[in-house]
Amino acid sequence: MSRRRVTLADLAQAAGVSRTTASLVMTGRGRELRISHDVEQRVLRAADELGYRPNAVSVGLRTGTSRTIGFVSDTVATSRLAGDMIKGALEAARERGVMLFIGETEGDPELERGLLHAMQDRQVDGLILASMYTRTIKVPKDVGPAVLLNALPKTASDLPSIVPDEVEAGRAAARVLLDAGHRDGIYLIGVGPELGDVPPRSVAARERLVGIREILGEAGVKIAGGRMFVDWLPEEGSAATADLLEQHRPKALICLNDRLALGAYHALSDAGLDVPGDVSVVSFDDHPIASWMRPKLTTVALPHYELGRKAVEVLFAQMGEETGQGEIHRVPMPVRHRESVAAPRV
Amino acid sequence: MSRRRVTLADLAQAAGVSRTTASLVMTGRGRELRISHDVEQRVLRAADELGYRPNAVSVGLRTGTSRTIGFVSDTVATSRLAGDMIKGALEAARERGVMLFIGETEGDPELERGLLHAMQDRQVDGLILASMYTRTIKVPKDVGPAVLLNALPKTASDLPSIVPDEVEAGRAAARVLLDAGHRDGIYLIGVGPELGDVPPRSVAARERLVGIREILGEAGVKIAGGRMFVDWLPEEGSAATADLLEQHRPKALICLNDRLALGAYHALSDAGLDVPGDVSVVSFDDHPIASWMRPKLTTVALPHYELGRKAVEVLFAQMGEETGQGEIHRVPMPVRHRESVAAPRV
DNA sequence: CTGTTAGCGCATTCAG
DNA sequence: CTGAATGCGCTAACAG
Repeated sequence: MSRRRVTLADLAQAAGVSRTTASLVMTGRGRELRISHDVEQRVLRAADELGYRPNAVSVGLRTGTSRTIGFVSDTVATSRLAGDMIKGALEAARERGVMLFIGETEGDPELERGLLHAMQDRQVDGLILASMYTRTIKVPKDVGPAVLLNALPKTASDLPSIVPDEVEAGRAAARVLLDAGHRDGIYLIGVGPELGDVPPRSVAARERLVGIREILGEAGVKIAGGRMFVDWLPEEGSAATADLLEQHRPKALICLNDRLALGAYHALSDAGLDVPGDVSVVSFDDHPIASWMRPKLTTVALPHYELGRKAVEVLFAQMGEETGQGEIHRVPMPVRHRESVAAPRV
Repeated sequence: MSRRRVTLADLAQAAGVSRTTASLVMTGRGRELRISHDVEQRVLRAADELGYRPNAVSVGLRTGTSRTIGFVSDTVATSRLAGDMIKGALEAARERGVMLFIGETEGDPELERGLLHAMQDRQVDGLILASMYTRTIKVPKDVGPAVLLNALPKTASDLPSIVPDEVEAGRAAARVLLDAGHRDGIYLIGVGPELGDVPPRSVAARERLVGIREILGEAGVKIAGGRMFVDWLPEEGSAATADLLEQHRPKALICLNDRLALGAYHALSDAGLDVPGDVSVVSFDDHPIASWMRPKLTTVALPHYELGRKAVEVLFAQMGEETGQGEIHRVPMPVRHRESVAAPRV
């Protein structure tokens, strides 16, 4: 039933002017070219009545721009992580009148190539190359304007990166414990106490540990121990904690993420230990479960939404300039103070 | 550095043929028009060497099609729900060589209009109108080909709907309890025992209850009671269960979703009751936490991924036909048998 | 079997 | 201040 789209020609005819004039008015350049106010109003009114909207495809062909950017990630669905990043990107894009293409590569380079091509063929103005968890990636060549989201370039690249500020997060977590009065009996769940004891390829693990060690070290506090696990799943948190409990009496646990913390809660509970009465727990990520756990988990939040926003902001800023600097933008990770940390028992 | 895109004209010139010939070969219609095998090979080789790829924007302008569909939902990020729907839609789209625009309305009709326009202006071939949780929505008029995902039309519409099969899910949950031998002491958490006691506007609540009552009724089993809550949050699950426990000794709980079940676990634990020894628990959604809880929660899964897939399948099927029938496609909700259900104590 | 011609809808010199 | 003409890259009649 919907009648054919109204074109610029229709509009011009309805307003009794040439297509050029109509175009000038609609693109807002009527003013500077001193088109008569009378004519301008006539065109505007006709446009309103006919419901004229420029055909974006045509404009795209003509101008080479599409007011569209592509968001390609290795995985979108697992955990709500990507959801919030996309949401942030989406809102920032909307503020700029830009649409978002979305795609996922599943880590398959072949798929990635196809996806990038499909987007480039559609003349996207820019690309966001996102990763599910922070890591280094091989950046494809000949992508036009682009930013790396939650990822660092494996080899030198002039593409900017947007990543969570993990080492500052590590510092923050350590400070939470220090501020509560903890000085000993602090154990790590997910990584070993030494810098070498981290899951391979996880920049989050490495950087968080750096931050933790820095602050604790400065305060003259020694990390009592740690248990390294690779996948950071709840079961691993349980296992790590249970294992720890066989030999030690920890007063505080720094879990490298919330899933580990969930597991730790279980093991602690099984051992008849109270959180935070007997053992304080601080963690990372602020996964939704963090506020569902009992007691509610104090954790340093991954700023997914902000990361997404920042990505499009940087992308647009960069498109203005001639050449990117390969800057790394670190987005702060706020600590969510909840109920799992208390002063150590005396 | 990346040199200008190679156009059809470039390709034609390189191959020493006219643009038409090049076009015919590239669109694969060289065969039927009996273009000489020799010329065909020449064009193909040149295309390969030059890395020619048709400009999708131009094709779009010419053909009116864009091999792109739009996915607009009221909210994308909250919970990973939408993430999996998008993932399903994405993969089904990719199989068809189609890209996905994404947008969210946040429930704002103004925003929704703008979004739909932006997509239509880009000549999307079809639209998926998605809702975060199953509900009835007012369908905008003059959307072209479209399907409703996780939503039902408020007023009659010829748009097809894709929804989870909630009443069958209700039946399945009831059967899980029946099969385990439960015949009494079955309570509902999230809705009251009567059909009227459901949160307004939640089709999931209403339909799940219908299914539960049907199966239990057929078996001659009476629902012992229930507690209605609107938001189905963990705290509400705790409150409902604690409240219940003051007067009754339930043997089984049907929680209307996993968050409620999480809360119920807490209240049960506080009361010193064992799951599933003292009380069996069955739930809905299969939220990620369901398999992290202890004991692991038996629950009827929301098939997000399948919903997303189905949406694009139906959309494409529908685009073939002349007119939609407003059919409702119900996607099965599989039950995940885990550890929270056992035979009742004798 | 292949090349010529004509738009798709729009923005943009260039003349009036 | 406004209109006629041109081309973005491609497909599709229509001749040769």
